Formats: sequence, structure tokens, C-alpha cells
Amino acid sequence: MSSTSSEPCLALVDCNNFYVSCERVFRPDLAKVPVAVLSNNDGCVIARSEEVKQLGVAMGTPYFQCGPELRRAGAVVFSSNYPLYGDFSQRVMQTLEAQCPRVERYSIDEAFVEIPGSEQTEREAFARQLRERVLRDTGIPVSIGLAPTKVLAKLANRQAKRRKEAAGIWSMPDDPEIRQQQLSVTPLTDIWGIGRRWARRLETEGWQNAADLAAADPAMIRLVANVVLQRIALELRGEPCLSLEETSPPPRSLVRSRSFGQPLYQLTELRPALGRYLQRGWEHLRRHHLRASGIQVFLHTSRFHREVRYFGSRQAVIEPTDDLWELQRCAFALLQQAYRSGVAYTRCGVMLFGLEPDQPSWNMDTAWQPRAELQQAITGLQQRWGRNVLQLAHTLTAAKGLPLQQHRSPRYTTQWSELPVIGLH
DNA sequence: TCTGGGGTCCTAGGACCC
DNA sequence: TCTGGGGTCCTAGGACCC
Repeated sequence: MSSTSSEPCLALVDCNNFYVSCERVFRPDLAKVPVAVLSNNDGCVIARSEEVKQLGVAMGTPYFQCGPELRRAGAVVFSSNYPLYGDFSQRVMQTLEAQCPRVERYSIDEAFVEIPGSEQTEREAFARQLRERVLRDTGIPVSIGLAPTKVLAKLANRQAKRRKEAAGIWSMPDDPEIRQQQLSVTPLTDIWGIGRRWARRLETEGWQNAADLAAADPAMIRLVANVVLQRIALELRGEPCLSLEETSPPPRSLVRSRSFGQPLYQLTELRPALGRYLQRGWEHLRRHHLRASGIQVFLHTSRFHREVRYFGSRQAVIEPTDDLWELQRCAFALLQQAYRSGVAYTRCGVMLFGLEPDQPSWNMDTAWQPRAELQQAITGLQQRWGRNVLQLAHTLTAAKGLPLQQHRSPRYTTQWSELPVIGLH
């Protein structure tokens, strides 16, 4: 077995139980206590501490089902606090970028990084140092999986988390036989990019685990499935097909939507809710100097009830704009078209698509000038005082559609008024 | 009673053009 | 009025991810 290899080495750095870890940074008293974080509207469990996993509470379990059990176990439960998690994510990523030659921010709690060094021991030492650094600088524990490709790094990360003796760092073995052995006990659904559907499909073709897929003829996989699966199979063999993307292309669309705290029936109740989501989307446009050339509005009933079901949506292509009032006029018109009366709506939302960079306003109609200045003023005030300093009045009129958030922790790092207070005793 | 939100990529099929 | 094949673009829907 060679401990030196010329293969480039990637690593997947993944924050452990990320949202829970964020909550614990400011609540060290919860270090050994079962902790769970709920989705918006306090609907499902979306992050679990080790203790909660031990209880057997699965990811995505509705809170109303596992709530009693969590209470019996003395668990502490939080509503999700995205400003806090976003801020911690930023800190973790910046720490990685300061230490690693190349970094791809993959999600709020994961990054692919390039690991320097030609020997496994050297790389693992680097990874170990990186792990300690992130923990020291941010308070967030991470796991690191090392491998020559992204798909293998994902699997290595799983082992880093699973194996106690790994202490958060695990390398995919270089030796082909040992690696094959490892892959042969890896079910298809553990592979990044293969969900339940594809796993079933591949099994009927005779591929039962990751080793089978790695050994299969790539052309055959292309034939049976598609190029995505073919690339995954090649990556399982150690042939890189997915490169490290340090810069991501700007998003082409954005969605803002929420479930309501209680069902809504009337257009007059839906408009303020939609107005709030639209305003969030508009803020994104302004922050990133974008305009939208299309808008879609959707609203629907609960997926979980048998009574009247309805999923309505309407869209329109529009002149590229970042004007809040114009967007709102379109959104409300579309809402009106998609709306059916007598239906219990549990969620609505708006999608802005065809996003493009804001052009200098060479064609600015003078009639629009005051409105552009007004928008500029709003953006300025929001940047200085926070987004809630100014909102369209009608969005405040009905609090009915507001989602439940009964367990939210303070926004320790993003609101002056919610800074943690350290007392001397 | 109570079940999240925000994305990407690929494919198939239709419209249209040369 | 008859005749063919191939390319591009767009959209809807499926699958997957965190």
C-alpha cells in the first residue's frame, strides 16, 4: 500500500449537527443535554444533537409526534434561527478560506476544500489542525473526510462522523482492495446524488452497493440511467468528474415562501402574507443588484389532509425590474388569478426568475425617478437599521398568517438588542 | 390540532427554423 | 403540391440535495 500518492486530495468539511452546535455556542449548559432544532413554523425536527439521535428521533419527524418524547427526555427545543446560523456559517467558511488553498462553499454547513500535502499522514495532520482551528475560532465542531473525488469525500465524511476512533478525520483508503471492501458495505442510498428512487432502479439492474456501481461499465450506466449517474460511478472509482467550484454562478431564480401558522381562506388574508415574502425577495434583488424578468405566485392547501386539495400557480414574464411596487402589482394580479374561494390555504409564495444584473438606468423614464429614489432610501435605511425598520403597511395589517416560532433563541450575533449578557457573580 | 424552505440539474417533447 | 433530416430553444416535470 502506498502512503504517498500524486492524486490530488479533496476533503469535505461538514459541521456536526450544525444548527444544534450554533445554539450550544451561547448555551454551554446544553453541552450534554438533548437538543433539537425545528423547521419554520415549528413543524419538523431538522437538527438533532447526538442525544436526540440516540432517542431514535429521525430527521424530519413532525414535532407534534416526537414532542412528548423529547419532553420526557428533558430535551431543549429551539425554533430555527436563520440569522444566527447564517452568521456562524460565514465565520466557519472564512476560517476555512484562511487556512486552505481552495474552498468551495457547498451549503450552509459544508465546504469542499483542497488539502495540501503528498502523504496521507501529512494530509491528515493538516485536516486535524484545520478541525481544531475551526473549533477554536467559531465554537463549531466539524468532521472531515479526505478522498481524491467529491463523491468519495462525501462517503469518507460519513465514516469520520460514524467511527469514534476517527476523532472527526477519516481518509478513503488508497489501496484498491481495501477501498473496494469499504464500498461493498456502502448502500446505494448513502451515495451523494443517489436517492431512494434511483437506488431502487439500480438494484433492479443488479447493482446492490457502491462497489457494484464502481465496477460497472460506465457506458452501461449511461445507457440505463443518465450522465449524472455515470459521473457518480466514475467518481466512486476515484476518477474526478466534479471539480471544485470556488465561485458559484449567480442564481437564476429565487423563491420566498412560508407555511402559515393557521390556514387562511380569504384573498385579504393572503395578500399581506404574499406581500411579506415578495418584500424578502425584493430585498435580495436590491442587495445583489439584480432585476427579475419573470414572476410566479403559488398557493396551496396542506399535503396531509384529504379534504379539498388545491395547488394553484400563475406566472408572467415582465419587463426586467427591481421595482417593489411594480412587482407587487404583478404578484397580486397573479394571486387573484390563482385564488379559489372556499379553500383552506396553508402556504403561499413567490418566485422571481430570469434574474439578471441591474443595468445602469440609461432608459430610466423620468416618471420613475422618484420611485427609484424612494427605493434607494428604503434600502439605505434597511442596511443601516435592519430590514424591519421599514415595511409596506399592508403587510403588517394581518398577523394571522405569521408562522409559529415558539422556541426561538436570541439573535445573539446579528441584533444589538439581543447580544448575550455576561454577568459577574 | 400540529407535517420546512430554497435550490440545481437533466430529460423528453414540442415548436420552429433551415 | 410534394418531399427529409437535423439543430436549437423553451418548458414542464422528475429527482436530488441540504
